[in-house]
Amino acid sequence: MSKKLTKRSEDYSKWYNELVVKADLAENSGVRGMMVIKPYGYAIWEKVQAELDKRFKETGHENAYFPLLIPKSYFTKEASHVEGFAKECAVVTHYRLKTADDGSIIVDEKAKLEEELIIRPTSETIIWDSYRKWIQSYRDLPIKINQWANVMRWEMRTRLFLRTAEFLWQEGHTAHATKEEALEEAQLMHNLYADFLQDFMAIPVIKGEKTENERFGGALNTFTIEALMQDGKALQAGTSHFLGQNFAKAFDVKFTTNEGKQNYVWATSWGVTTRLIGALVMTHSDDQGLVLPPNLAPIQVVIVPIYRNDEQLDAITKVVNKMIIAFKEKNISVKFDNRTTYKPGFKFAEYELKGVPLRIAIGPKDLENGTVELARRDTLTKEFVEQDNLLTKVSNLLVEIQNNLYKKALNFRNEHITKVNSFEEFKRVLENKGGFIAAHWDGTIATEKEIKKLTKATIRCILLDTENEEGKCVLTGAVSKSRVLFAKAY
RNA sequence: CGGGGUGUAGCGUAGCCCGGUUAUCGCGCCACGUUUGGGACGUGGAGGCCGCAGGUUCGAAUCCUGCCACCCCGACCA
Repeated sequence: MSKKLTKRSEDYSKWYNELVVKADLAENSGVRGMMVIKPYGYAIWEKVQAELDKRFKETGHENAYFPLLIPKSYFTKEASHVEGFAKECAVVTHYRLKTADDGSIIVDEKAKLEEELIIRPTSETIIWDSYRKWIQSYRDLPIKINQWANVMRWEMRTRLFLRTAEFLWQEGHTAHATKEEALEEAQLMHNLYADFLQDFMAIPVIKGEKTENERFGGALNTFTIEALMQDGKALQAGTSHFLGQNFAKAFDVKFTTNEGKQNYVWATSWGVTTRLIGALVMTHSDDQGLVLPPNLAPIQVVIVPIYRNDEQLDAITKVVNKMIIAFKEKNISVKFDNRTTYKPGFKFAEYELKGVPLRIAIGPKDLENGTVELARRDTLTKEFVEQDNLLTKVSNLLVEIQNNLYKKALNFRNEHITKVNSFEEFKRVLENKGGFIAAHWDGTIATEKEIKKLTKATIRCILLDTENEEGKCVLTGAVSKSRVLFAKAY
């Protein structure tokens, strides 16, 4: 298979798809928009999982697991929640197959379920059904549970990682005695996500609140983190919802306060998905392929030997084995690619495609000089380094690359936030430059929808730390107290 | 779910309009040899229910019908 990629500037969409497939992250399964995540891609997801899980536990959360199938009736209990998901649910109607007369396998019509089961598009309903049984007293609160799971949403158009019919995620569901505590939790997780993306994945995000129109079904408030991709489109990378008492009321989850009164509990839910891998790819990668921040790279350093014969390889291997021990002591993940079946040039290109942050090449000349050639994936630069200094150099570079990738992405993002004051300007910037557009909005759903219809741009978020600035709505000219961020989004 | 398009070897494709020998080419794959500091070269070889099912015909990759999958544009969405 040719490993050459379509250029990013030529066809962004094609570049992205080829990159995901050729870097060995994932592929289309050929089954209704469902994705196969390959070992290399899954290893990155595992890094994401491990670090998030650690941070969840540090903030007092526990993991649990709830069923994949949810009785249909559970969905009808919270009206706006149903509305949000009804159109994209997979439904289980039968529980048995049989062999037909012609030998083919068919659904046994006799095995029709009395009540259909929904494959979870999200687990609020089934979890709240459990919470009703678990919560009686204020002493049972708070409950702060997270679930790692797969969910299914029957999307009409799918894209690898960004929108697949089945995806992996974590969903946190918490129950609290007071409104203040629940709001605090929603904001805590919002910040946790933002910090995680920025300091672990090197993806800068904008923190904000969703407008009523873009809110999660059943939520009173949705906090979002928005990232900017290299083609100027925004990507919602994580959300944290303040659910108020909606689900408690729908599922009748009450508790007795220390004053003996019956109250409904206050709730939050929050989640991030395998979409983060898509965000990672589209934030950092280039025409040579994937660029992985060292924190997420399954292989942080690859060592490629260069040799003409077995004696040379043996001599190189001796030196390399010592390096590997030293790297492993420092918890640096390293791979020695001593395959004899591929040439060095091929290997160089392959590890660039796969985004390995650092590459060491070592050959006969290096053995003579006591050096290695060290190449950085992020800058595509090479230098010769003394073997004696290698470990320090590599340790430092891994940190530097992590920081450099974040800075680069942050600069790009900041250069793509544009203030506009008229609708003409709005359209022009959206068309020619893309990115986030900070504009005044009159606060109505009608205007929001009209702008979307005219430009395809949506309000990504209302900034949390926005300065008050009087202005006029770009579309209607009505009074506006502050700007909001618009963008075309994935 | 509406509009448009595509499906030929692991991948990318020619052939289809206008039916007719053994289905084209490149990459990849296998063997051997020469190579090895940026995707090597030569020689030889293997690999196809031409997406699936049905129909028209003496004869179908090619024409017709249905289904499935994928891509693009809308609507929906993490």
